[in-house]
Amino acid sequence: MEPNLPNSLIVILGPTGVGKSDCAIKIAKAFSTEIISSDSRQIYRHMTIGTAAVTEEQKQGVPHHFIQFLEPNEYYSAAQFERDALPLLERRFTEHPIMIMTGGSMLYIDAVCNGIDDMPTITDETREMVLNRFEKEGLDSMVEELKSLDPEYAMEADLKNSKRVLHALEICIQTKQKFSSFRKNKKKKRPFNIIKIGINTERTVLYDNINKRVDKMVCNGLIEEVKALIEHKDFNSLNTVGYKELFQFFNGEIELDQAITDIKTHSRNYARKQINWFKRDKEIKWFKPDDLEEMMIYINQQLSIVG
RNA sequence: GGUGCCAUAGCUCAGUUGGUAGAGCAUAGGACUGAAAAUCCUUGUGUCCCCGGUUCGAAUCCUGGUGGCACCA
Repeated sequence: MEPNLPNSLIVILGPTGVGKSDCAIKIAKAFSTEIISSDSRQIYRHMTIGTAAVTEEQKQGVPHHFIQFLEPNEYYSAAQFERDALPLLERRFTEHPIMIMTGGSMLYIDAVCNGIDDMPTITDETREMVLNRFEKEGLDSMVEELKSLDPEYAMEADLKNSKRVLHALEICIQTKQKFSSFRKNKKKKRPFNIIKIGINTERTVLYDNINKRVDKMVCNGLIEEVKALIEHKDFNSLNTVGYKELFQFFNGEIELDQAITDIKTHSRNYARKQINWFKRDKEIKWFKPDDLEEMMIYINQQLSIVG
């Protein structure tokens, strides 16, 4: 091996239910290395079944990072993931020049590969204040305020999306600076090489897998898992497919059958959204879930290019 | 067997006093920089169950039929 071989991060991405985890584990074993999860819901404890978190048996001894390390009531974000994942990668690279990252959270992957602009963290006070005003005064009033505080951002923002408007407003109010002044819109350079492997299959097959996986989750005790989390149902962590529908059932809003059907539908919606998002990224090389050999050939090829 | 109600988009249903239809969800696409499994946007020609009648004109009124639901026998 060259002494100056650059470190490499192999990113294994794709829609939910396509078989990313198994691929990642096989590839990790082939390189005797470790896996970083880029999944915004598997970071939480007590959400094992519904998020299809990897089991100890599946892991086959491969160390996994960022899985089930927070309680459902703890705040987390893609930016936080960037701040946590990069130092961890640097530390692990000293032992493993090749690391694997896998998970379907598009923005989390983006945060590690391209970075998120540096911005102050919103305090609980600001967040609460803005949210209260939003609930009392409505979105239009918030939009008007954003237009006066940061006209540049208001020009390009999706003003019907309350999450965007509110966050920009939070930044403006808390920092007394324009939200747009923090937006650099620049990819950050990473001190390691990135190889993106996309995994996908025919949509009918994928959808069928997803439907079956939901049935399996129910057999494995999903309903009990969700019931135990009911006190946390208003936290963002549980605004999640597989949980929100069953909360509706426990709340008497829908029948159990309907909840399960909805979980399948919403999981398919999520998969479609992921596919459409990843489609834009031309750096991704796509494979079928079973094409492990071809993946390895491609990876080794990429590694030798940078080496 | 009798009476009543219903029959409209893949699904659930709106359609006011008759002027050839529309919402939600689904589907498909798009957006996305500190909540991202989130959030937002776009996307609906369907023998308005069938036959006939009234009318300039019927999803809408009338006769009959078919299917479903409810109640009474």
